[in-house]
Amino acid sequence: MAMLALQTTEQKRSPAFDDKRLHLLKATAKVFSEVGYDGASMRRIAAEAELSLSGIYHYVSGKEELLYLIQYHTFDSLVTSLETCLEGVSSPRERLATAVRNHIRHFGENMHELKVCARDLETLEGEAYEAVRERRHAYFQSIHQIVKELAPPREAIHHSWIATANLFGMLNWFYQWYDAGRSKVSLDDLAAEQTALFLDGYLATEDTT
Amino acid sequence: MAMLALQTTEQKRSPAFDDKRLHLLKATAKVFSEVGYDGASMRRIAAEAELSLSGIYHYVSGKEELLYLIQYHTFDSLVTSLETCLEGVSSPRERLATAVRNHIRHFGENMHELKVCARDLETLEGEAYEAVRERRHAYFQSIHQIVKELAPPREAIHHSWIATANLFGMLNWFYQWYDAGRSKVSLDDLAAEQTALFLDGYLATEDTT
DNA sequence: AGTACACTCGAACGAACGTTCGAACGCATG
DNA sequence: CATGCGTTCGAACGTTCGTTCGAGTGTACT
Repeated sequence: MAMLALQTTEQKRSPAFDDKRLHLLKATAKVFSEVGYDGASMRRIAAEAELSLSGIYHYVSGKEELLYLIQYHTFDSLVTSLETCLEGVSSPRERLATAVRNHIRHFGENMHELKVCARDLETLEGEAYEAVRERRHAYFQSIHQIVKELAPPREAIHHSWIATANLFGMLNWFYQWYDAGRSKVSLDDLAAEQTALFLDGYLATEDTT
Repeated sequence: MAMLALQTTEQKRSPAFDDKRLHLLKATAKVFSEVGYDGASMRRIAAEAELSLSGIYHYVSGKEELLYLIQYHTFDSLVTSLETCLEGVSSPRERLATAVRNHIRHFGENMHELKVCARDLETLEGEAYEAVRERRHAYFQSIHQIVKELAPPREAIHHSWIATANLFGMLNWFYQWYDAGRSKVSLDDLAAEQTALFLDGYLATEDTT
């Protein structure tokens, strides 16, 4: 409800302040991913961040801003790292493979943040929600553009938008089953499999790598 | 924490009692899907179900049982309807198409329950969690079996389990973007597209329907 | 009429919640 | 030493939470 100071309007702080705030956000993402935004108490976040309850409010304005900062930063760094990864890659297939690899790597290494973005995407309201939504849309459009630049598909799959949405389903759902510590398949191998599955399907018999 | 009376141990009740309880579960699923399990208050559920706050406790033992009943019933009816749909269908491709259609239809018509199952899958604990998990596993294994019975895939996609997990990602993620009222594509058309996408990929050029 | 039972509800309980406040602390700079 | 500021914290605030309790319905059977 309360207005949130967006990142662009924040005052500059000392590097030490930013470091501690980042540490707080990491701890918060862990708690949010474990019990959800509503299920998480500021007291548990404080314990995870090794701060006192009231100490949190020195770094953020409240619980809502914690969620906002995590979500905004996650989508924003996704967009940024995607642009970097795609530089110099021109083959449509390779561009998609690169994008998928970037996505999976990013989330494999920040699983907590992915969970927070997936579970509590609709929790924010007002201008904070819109700010996150803008970054999210920018990322979606980037991936969608890559899909559209692939060779035009057959008639039965005419909606590149739906195909992109399903691609995101594949990529985002893996937080429900992937266990970084226990899984035998590496993140890059998984990304390669998902790329091949999306492009050529499960029944493809010829090798296209 | 508290022990939940599982469905098999429930006493038999009058049909009128079951009807009202079902109405309560529907209302609860709507609220849970809108604001999540933790974000939902019993007072809001009562308002949605047109009951008093304390009236809820005449039909269920508490908030936890509401979540349990919704999740268990959802997965259980998925398993049951899948078995019915598959009767007499022998072609592997057609069996997959049937399963996808059943899944998408079921969730398109019960979007609230899907959201509750996706968002708050890890909320329950103890024997209630295990009971839901058993039904969920049974459903996963049914779909996995259908995938395995497809022609053996090329080497690069050797993990039928991962392919199945990605298929579930496509199928389940659509609650994040599909708007039943506004979307131009019907549920059955969507299911057909998802089946084709999974089997032959986005780049397939020949018609295989 | 009287009893039993299913059902509904208002009022209240203790607990936990997010947030606030003012007093401390450490440590620079005058 | 004294002043100011960034930082941390314990204690408390008011609110909302899930749940309980007992009294109040209406209805069916004796």
